[in-house]
Amino acid sequence: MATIYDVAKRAGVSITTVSRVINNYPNVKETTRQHVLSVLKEMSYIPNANAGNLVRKLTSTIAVLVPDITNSFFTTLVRGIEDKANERELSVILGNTDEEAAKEKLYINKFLERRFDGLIIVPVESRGKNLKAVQKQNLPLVIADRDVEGINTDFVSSDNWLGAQLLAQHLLELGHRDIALISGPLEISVFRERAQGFKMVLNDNNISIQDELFLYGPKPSKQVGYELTRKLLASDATPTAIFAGNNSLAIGVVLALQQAGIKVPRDISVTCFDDNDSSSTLDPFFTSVIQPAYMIGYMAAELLLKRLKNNGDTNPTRLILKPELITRHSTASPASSS
Amino acid sequence: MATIYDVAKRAGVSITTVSRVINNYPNVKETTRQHVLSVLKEMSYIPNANAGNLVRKLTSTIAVLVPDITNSFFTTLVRGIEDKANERELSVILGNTDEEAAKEKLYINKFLERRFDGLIIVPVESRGKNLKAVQKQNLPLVIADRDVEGINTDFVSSDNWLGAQLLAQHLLELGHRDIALISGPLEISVFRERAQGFKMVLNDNNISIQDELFLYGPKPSKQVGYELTRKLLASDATPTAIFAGNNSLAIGVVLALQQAGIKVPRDISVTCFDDNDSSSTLDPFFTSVIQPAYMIGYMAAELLLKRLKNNGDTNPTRLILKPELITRHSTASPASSS
DNA sequence: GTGAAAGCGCTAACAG
DNA sequence: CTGTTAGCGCTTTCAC
Repeated sequence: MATIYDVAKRAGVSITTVSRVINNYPNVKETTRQHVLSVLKEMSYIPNANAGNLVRKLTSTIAVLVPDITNSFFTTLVRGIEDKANERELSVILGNTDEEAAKEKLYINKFLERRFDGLIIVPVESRGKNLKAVQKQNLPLVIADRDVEGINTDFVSSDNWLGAQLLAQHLLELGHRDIALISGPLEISVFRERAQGFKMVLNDNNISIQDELFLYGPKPSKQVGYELTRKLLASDATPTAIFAGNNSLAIGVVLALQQAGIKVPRDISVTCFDDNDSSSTLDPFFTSVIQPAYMIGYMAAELLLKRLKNNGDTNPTRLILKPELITRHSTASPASSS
Repeated sequence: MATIYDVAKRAGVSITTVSRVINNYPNVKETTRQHVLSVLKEMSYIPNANAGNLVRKLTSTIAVLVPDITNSFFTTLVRGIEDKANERELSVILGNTDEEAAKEKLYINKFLERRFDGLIIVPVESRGKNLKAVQKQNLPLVIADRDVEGINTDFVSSDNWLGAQLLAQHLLELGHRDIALISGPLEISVFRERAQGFKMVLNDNNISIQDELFLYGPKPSKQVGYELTRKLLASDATPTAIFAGNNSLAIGVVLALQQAGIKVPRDISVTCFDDNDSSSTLDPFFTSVIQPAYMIGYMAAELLLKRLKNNGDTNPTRLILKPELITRHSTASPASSS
């Protein structure tokens, strides 16, 4: 592959001049520029980013790490990040941690080695071990969606308590009293907060908490939603509604119900957080609390950019956006309440 | 961030020795090694990959480009690549082209600049313009799934003609004669081949081809599947079955049918290529031709690795794997055939 | 076993 | 406007 030296020699100028042309510096005579440009093209020159990054000490790219690349909540969030980053000519590089702390650690290490300019992460490892390593290297860091205690940095999320409360109130208003919770692990902040908001509403309405109705799995996935629902159905609990911790869990829930011959919402109502994907734009089904995924990503990128500009020394900002309840076709009054 | 010089100074050795320890070279006295190791840890040293890549002229990472990161066919394929790559300690970096040639071009450029060791791509731009640029730089290249004429390199896919024929035969055996095709663009090899295989079977069975039953959209997406199906329903064609070009299109097809009050498979049968996602493991619905997505990725990585080892000078290999017809619940005999 | 020195391809002062 | 020079942080001969 051609280097800047090859180009310089062929064009009969110094490498500095070539560099100036490549980087669009103004102080080059127009004829020289045109000539160099043509040689550049002729030789199919492609700059070596490793060399450039090394001397510049900047890579012009930020890294993004999300737990589940197949979940539209996260892909939408990433798109928000990309759009903001592209406004400033920054590339974004994406990693999928698969809800596994070990993968998260590996990715973080790779990112550190490559000296990316910053990291936006929806964390998996909730005790902050992985993120401490990031901060130790002074890599500008923004956390999105899931809070991690002990890590003091910019944070963007939505109001999970409020969202859970909206969902719970909606179900109560429909007449439900026995509501099950199918949730991800309580170590992850959003599931903890949603469970808390939910129980708070039950308490406020003097509805006794039945522990056997609250099921927590290791991951917020379809698979787990399915398994937990099977377990719920096998128990002698008799919920008239199910509150799923997120969109993926909700799909698992509905599949398990379908398989058991239980109709939604006729026999049981189902609600959840977040939309499922573009198909739901066409055939919206779930009554759910929609978080502003795109905006969370967009704002996270904005905070990171600000941090990059100020050389890192900004006070940590916490941004909590408002979610919104969208009532659709997966909820109805309980059959027995009539 | 600590450099190798900082570590060397603190440890009282030369940078060469530090480098040897970092890279696990054998010729270092054990006590020296231990000492350097402890200093490395103490200083939280993280090697600068840009510097390393620059001198090594290798990055130990391969790039992967797929058209739709939300489609489980591609995520499964990518997992196959990752597994094979990880066997050889290679990282993989993933890009999502969103079925857009322009994005593909941007990604390819970034990858070239970063001097990755190789590229595995499911191409979008079907005239080979983007890939020519790759070959001009001598970047080891493997094409997966979609063929691109004019680009002579390793290629792994599955037998799309055969798959389409299996699907068509299945429908014919059920008694269908008026079968619609909802497809992605013919510029993309797999859709071209599937359409050909399908029509071939119709011809072989003396079924006249009704052009109004064949609809091609710009992208193989849910959205497009939905829109084409609406168009089909609005026309005066009366198919008893629909052959969707891939899994995403199929979802759009079913949504449009649902919305029109048409039941699958009672009123109309639907088949497609590929599975939809993990949810279909729980509740398999579509009768479809399943391509060995994981194996396609795995073999693609294997070919790339071979090419890397042999310094690029291997003869191009073409690997066409067998797909499999899985009969499930979206197909039945036409109502009118009774 | 260990170190000195050259150089990967590029940018950024500094001169002119 | 243009060129010379000194690194960026690391690996890799080549000596000792």
